[in-house]
Amino acid sequence: MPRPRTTTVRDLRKSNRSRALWQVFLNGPLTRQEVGTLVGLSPATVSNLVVALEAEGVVVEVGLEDSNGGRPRGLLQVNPRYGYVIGVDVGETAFLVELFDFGLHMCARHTSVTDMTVLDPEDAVSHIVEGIESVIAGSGVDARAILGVGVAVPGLVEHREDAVVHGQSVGWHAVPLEAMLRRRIDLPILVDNGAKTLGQAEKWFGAARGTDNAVIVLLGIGAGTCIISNGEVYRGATSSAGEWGHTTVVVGGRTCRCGAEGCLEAYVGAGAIAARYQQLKHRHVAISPGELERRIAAIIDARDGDRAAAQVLDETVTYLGAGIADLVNLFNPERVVVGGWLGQALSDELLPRICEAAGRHALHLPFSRVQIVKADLGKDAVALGGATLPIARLVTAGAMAPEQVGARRRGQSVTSPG
Amino acid sequence: MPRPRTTTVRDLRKSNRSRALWQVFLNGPLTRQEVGTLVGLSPATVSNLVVALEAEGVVVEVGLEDSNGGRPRGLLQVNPRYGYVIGVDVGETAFLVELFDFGLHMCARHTSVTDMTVLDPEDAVSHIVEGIESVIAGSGVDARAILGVGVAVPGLVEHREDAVVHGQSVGWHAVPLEAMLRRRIDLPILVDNGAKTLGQAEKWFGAARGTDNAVIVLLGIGAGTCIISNGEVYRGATSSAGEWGHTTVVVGGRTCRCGAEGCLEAYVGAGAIAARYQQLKHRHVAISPGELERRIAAIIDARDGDRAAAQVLDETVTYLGAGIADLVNLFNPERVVVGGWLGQALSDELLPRICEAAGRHALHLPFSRVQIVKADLGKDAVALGGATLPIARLVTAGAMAPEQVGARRRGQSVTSPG
DNA sequence: CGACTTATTCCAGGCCTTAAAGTAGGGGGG
DNA sequence: CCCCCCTACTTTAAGGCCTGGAATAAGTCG
Repeated sequence: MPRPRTTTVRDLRKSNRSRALWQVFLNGPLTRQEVGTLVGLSPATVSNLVVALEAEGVVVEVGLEDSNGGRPRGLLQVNPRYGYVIGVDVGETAFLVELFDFGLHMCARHTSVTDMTVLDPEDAVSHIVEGIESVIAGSGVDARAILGVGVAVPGLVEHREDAVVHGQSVGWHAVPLEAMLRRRIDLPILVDNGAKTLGQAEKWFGAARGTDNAVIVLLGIGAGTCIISNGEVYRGATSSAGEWGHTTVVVGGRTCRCGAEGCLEAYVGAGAIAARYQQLKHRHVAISPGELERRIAAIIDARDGDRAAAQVLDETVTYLGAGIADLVNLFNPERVVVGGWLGQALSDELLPRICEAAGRHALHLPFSRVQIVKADLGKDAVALGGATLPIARLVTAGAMAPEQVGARRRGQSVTSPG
Repeated sequence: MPRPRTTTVRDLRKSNRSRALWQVFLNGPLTRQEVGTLVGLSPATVSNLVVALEAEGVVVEVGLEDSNGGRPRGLLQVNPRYGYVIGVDVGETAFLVELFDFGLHMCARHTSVTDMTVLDPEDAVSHIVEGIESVIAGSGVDARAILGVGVAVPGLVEHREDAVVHGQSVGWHAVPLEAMLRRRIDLPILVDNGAKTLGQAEKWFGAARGTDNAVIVLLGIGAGTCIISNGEVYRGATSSAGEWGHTTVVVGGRTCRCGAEGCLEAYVGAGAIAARYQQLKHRHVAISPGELERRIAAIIDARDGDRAAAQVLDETVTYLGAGIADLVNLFNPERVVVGGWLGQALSDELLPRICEAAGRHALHLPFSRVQIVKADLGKDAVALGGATLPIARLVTAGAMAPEQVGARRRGQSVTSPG
């Protein structure tokens, strides 16, 4: 994943170390030989690097491969107890905070529901801080062993000095979330858009694994995407690439909550689907964001007997197909992953029809090369993705030990299942 | 531009050499110090690399910077006589073949018009070969000094073993153009989509210069784009990324020549504009592709007095704005460059209105960060872009001399304007 | 012409990866 | 139970690369 800026011979080592660590991290127990093949290094160098990584407690040898006559190969894995990370999902209806070990197994979680229409940034910060303190306490992890916090938010995130959030749907305008959190938490903080963290989670552990060019769609109240290009999350100039929900699918069409006309979100967002259903039923009851999930499920369930439900879903499938086709034409991905609670609910029942609709709108060649699949990871994927942020930074840096940090980790024993 | 796969200490040198050469190539005369700063190398190393590059005739010192007391800095430039490249533009109405020196100054050109609706691949190959032979003869360049040929085609290009072209608009299905050309020409051949070559030309020398994230739009009979992401052309999984023309802007809208409904091309392509104008005028005369340019120019000229012309252009502006807004939302570029003969003609007169329409459809934040500008380079940009293909390959490889090649170039003298 | 200033080159030093040679750690046969 | 075989891992010597500082080159200015 890194883009090495190697100029000196020491950067070379850093780069090789980082690449080796990426392989071990992402591709699970691996022999030294496999690492060598994957990274393009001689056995001697791999050995050399591994010695250092083991000494620092970043990597551990877990068991041996079966041998057929010779010395068995040792299996290397990331040391789950090297440190811990926290992932935060600031959703439109709830806060989810989870604590993971370095192998990204969850150790503790904390949820707080806020069926919000507009949320005060200070309140949000309090929720987050409370959640973080709760998971640290709940897991019993030494706070000094926490490597960082990754916060996923709905809305655009600009990465300048500190991350600034523009979250139209929650009424945030240029909220300096990172700075606000930094004032209250003494941990490295990283903030990113929720679709991007979801995408990174699906890329590392889910349905987008192994692809170098993928688009992960996050469909819920809004519609965002994470574009994986050449194996990395594509951000664009100011980190707001992938704003699919406000792509125009009908020039002069329905007015979207963003103010523009004909946005995809105004046709396939959860609010739009529910509203359209009510319209067909001539009903007009206010629906809070928290209720939407149940309502949509009811519509999907009712589709065989309820003409309005069937029609709404037909329309949804068509617009969603067109939207996905646009992604296929523009990005030419190997795979499109449909995620988010709405995305997963729709694909459970309607994926073949969505694919067909996409095929009607996409060019034959790129469409013939793409797989459209449902997301693998569940609802927690956004928080898991948040947790990947500090990890990605660390692994890219090769988990270099800044002495004093190394000291605190040395000597931690590790159970080896072999 | 390269993505270094450095593992050994020799790869390091290759990588540094390539990066230094890229800087000298793209950023014109540069002092050794500037190269050092740009690439992140010490003066000693730059000097060392430059000695090698000069000895091989890749780089030359052209003049000195003014000094104010000390030894003047030498100015380094790529040696234009290091070799020559040929760019071919297979357009929908003509073939254009141009020969350039290593500094990409044009030395000779050859045009052949073919107002084609469907073109036989073998005929196309003959046109190309004829053009290549003509420019070589016309320029008097030794054929052995030609480094390669880059061919730009309308349509999707898959890069497998050899490039295969899927050019719907010219009736090509999986035409193995690269292999066909290789059989008749003994030169390195590279084939790519015309929008991508145009984009690379604009990125190197035109309106997209200096940006790391840009979208270059090629608007003519069809509508393609070149997406520059992190400074490089983005290709996607099978190299067909950027197919903007068949993005859906009106679900259930006009039928496009690709068979789908509501494609952008069916609203803003030259054929669509002309047809719509005729429809408003209740005229129905067949228009050949070659006539389109004149017709469109007439419509643009007539817009003040002719209500139908005004209406057609209004519609075009709106749809084009929506299409550009989609690009802005999805790619978050620093700059959108509008090129192609139609794109340039429209932006000459209507760019402010196009921007405004894009602003109505795009999200505020990414729109506030983007510049929408007209292309800088003229009609030959596609062929120029073709010529950049072999150069890009060479420069990325650091122009390493495979002995026998080096031998033939050594000793060529070079005029130094200093 | 000489002093001064700044660019470029030379050189010793410190790292890095590799190939080759040695060492470690199991299996299997007598 | 010991010894040989096989394969994985480590050690070591060699060859390369970049850097900082010293030395040299090439102008300007008085």
